[in-house]
This record gives sequence, C-alpha cells and structure tokens, in this order.
Amino acid sequence: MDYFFNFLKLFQGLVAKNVKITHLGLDNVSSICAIDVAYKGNIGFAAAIRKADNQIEKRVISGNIDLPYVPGFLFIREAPIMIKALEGFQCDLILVDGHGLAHPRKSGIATVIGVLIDKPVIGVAKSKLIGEIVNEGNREYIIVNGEKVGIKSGKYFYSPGNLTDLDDCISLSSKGYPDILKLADKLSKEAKK
DNA sequence: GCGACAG
DNA sequence: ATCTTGTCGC
Repeated sequence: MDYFFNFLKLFQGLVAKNVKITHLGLDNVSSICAIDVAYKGNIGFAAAIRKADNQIEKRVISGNIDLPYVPGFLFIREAPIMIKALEGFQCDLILVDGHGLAHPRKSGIATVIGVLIDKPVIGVAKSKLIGEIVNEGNREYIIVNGEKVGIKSGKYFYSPGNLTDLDDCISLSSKGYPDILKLADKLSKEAKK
C-alpha cells in the first residue's frame, strides 16, 4: 500500500503543476453547481445540484467506495463519483466539499476535479487540513509556506480549485456558506436513508 | 517520539 | 464521513 500512496502523490504533483489560478469574477457566473457525498457503510451517495437563474436541477448517484480515507488523499475516494455525478451539468463554477490549494501538495479534491474536467472550481471545507490562520486587514487567511492559499470565513475554509483565485474565494465567502452546498449535503444524506 | 489530520 | 442523548444558545 506504500507504493500506492506514493503514486497518488506523484499524481497530485502533476495536478498541481497544471492548476490555473486565474480570476473568474462571480459576476460572470450565471450557473453554479455543488457536490457532496454521504456514506452508508461502503456505499457512497453523491449529490450534484445545478442552479441557474431560479431553476434547480438535482442528481444523486451511488456506488461502492472501498478505499480508506487518508488525510491528504480524500480525492481518491470522492473525486471519481463526484465527477460522475456532475456529468452533463454545465456550470460556470463548481463548488466542492473539501479543500483546493489549501493542501500539503496544493492538490486537494477541488483542485483534482477542477484540473481533470478543466472547469472553474472553488473548494469549501468545514475544517482545516493544513496551514495557519493569520489575520490581516479584516480577514483570516490560510497561510502555507508564507503563501495565502485560501481564506477562512466563519467556520468554513475556502480555497481555489482551478480557474479561480483568492479574490473569488473572498467574494464567495462574503455571501456566507453557499445554500447550494447545504442542498447537496442535505440531498446526499437523505439518499443514504 | 508526539501532535495534526479535508471527508 | 458516521455512531448518538442530552443540552447550551439564539
């Protein structure tokens, strides 16, 4: 199992080299998607929500997830089913439950998904994985190796996944925890029942 | 060796 | 993430 995770690290290194940190601008976003996964034993239930104008589309799929959860390697468990759940949903921005750049190898699940499907992604996590929280101005930044890799707002952590930047994260966080993520969380948890 | 550790 | 009762707070 040792060489397996070593391989995953190499993969994450490749992902990190291909991330594009660019400003998206939430004003240009008219369609947005969110995904979350809930479990019932080894079965994962992925919920994808798409919101455009006032139209909301939902999708839930399920599948076996046997690999163990190891901090820093969440993507190997959830990225495959999340990508599948998003299939066919056109979105200007995707919100993923987990970190993006705020990761030991700058390759959290939001980054992996964003690079693989080449779409704008922002990672929103409920707890910290790495970094120290530093107050500057009126905000709390997630600092890793002296670099601002994300921002903390309230009890949540936002970091760029792909084709977005810190400013986008700040804009998003200023609106509070996204309703669409709450919906995805709720839907996935309902599905496992 | 010890603490930290997305979901 | 999930297992779970009562309990503190808005």
